[in-house]
Amino acid sequence: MTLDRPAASPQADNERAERILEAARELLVAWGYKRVTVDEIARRARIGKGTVYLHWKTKETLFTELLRRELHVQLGTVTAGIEQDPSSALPSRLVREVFLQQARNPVARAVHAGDSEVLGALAITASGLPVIQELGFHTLLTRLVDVWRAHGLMTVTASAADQIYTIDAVLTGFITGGIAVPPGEELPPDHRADLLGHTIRTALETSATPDEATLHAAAQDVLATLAAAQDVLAGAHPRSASH
Amino acid sequence: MTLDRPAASPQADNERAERILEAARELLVAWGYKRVTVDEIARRARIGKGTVYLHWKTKETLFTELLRRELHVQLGTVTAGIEQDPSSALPSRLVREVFLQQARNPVARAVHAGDSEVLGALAITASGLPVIQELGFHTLLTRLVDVWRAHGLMTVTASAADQIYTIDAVLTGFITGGIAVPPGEELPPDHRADLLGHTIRTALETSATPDEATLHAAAQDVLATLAAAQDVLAGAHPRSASH
DNA sequence: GGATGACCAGTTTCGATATTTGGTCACGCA
DNA sequence: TGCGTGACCAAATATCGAAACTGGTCATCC
Repeated sequence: MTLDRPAASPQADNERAERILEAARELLVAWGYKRVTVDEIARRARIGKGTVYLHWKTKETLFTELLRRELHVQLGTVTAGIEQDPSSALPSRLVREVFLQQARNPVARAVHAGDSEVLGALAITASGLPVIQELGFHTLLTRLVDVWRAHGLMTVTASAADQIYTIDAVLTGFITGGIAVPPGEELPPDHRADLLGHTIRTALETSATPDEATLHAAAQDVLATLAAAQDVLAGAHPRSASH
Repeated sequence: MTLDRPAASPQADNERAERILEAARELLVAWGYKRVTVDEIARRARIGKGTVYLHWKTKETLFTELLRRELHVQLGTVTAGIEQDPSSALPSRLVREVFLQQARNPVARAVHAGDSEVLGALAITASGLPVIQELGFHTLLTRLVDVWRAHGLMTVTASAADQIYTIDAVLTGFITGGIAVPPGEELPPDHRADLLGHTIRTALETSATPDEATLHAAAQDVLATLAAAQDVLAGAHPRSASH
């Protein structure tokens, strides 16, 4: 049943992996991890099922990479925003951006919300931690808080641990959207993002507006921290890495 | 199998209802709504099963009243705090207190968190709303924000709706505790309550410290609002109300 | 006449069976 | 010769009728 046979060149191989990931992504959003079958992924990618296993050892590693990439892209967008405007590196602005990403991207939302309806068994990793933590989000947040404090963008009256916890809790609350929100009265995502930004800013940032130089220096460090996090996230496939 | 027969006086009747509710409460916390049987409740309250139905029409109404009472008691504690110290009526202080209540009381926590593991079918009411909303929490919050704004304890630069949403989201986030918190590093409830209070204060309260008179007047209105909410919550049993 | 537990209908649980699905690998095609 | 494939297998999951349980009632008894 082989109608077309693309050359097995490295780039064709790579393009095929992308097709598989894209098919997996569509199905994940539409059906949720549990309902998605490897057969269906293969069908959508117009390849045989065995070929999927040429790229990933298991269904789980395939989807884990998908989530990793999603976070990677998200951090890339945040990076781009800071490169265009250094003030985007401010705590409130960065958290705001993460929220917006999550609001616009169903996979990112599932990861941040730990939505087991979508993520299924992936919601909690083998080590008993939520995916978002396994993906290094907490580590990244810790490093960012250090940078922000070092550059005087955040108060140092509270401990770093307290500030990390605060950001985490507030962001989670805004993502969850609160329990008692009456239906039909939801605020638009952009507006909610503004409220989140305002909350983070007043709770954690220093009141004085930072001068240009400080902001620029801080932005550089934030960019470096994001790049480092992206590197970790970029870890190669378990399979194609070996050859 | 009737060994003792207490007189069927009104107060004995009332005391019996309390015993049933207490038994139901213990079982709810230990087993969750779904696993609790009316038989077991009756056994713990040392009465026959039919007697439970002399007090409540269904298992559901029994537990609904239990949750109503829990909220009622919680508001009572908040009220007592304000009566002792008017500054407890400040937004940050009041929200802080609600958080602490919830942290200390498993039933309150389940209600605030919408924990279906504990609440089972009760988590979402017939009207499709979470219990916490059915119990009027959102209405109460709306009224409180109005009072706070009227007395100048809260900024009026943002809309009331935005402030309600912010309180709701932040409180929910702190209750949920954030997704990415590494195990073993949880902060103690009192400390988390302080961080929550700080967040609410900086995000929503006016910066100037209110004078004694303003605070006192506001506290009176807050107390009235709480009392009104308690009245709604105090609605009599479906059964014993009729005779 | 208030309290009770045997009783009933509707629901949940159970478990044996049938189906599906993740993962492998011998084969075929280029 | 080796990449790609789909038939194949064991394990997981869905199915479905039977058995057990539970919410709610009410005839009976104190």
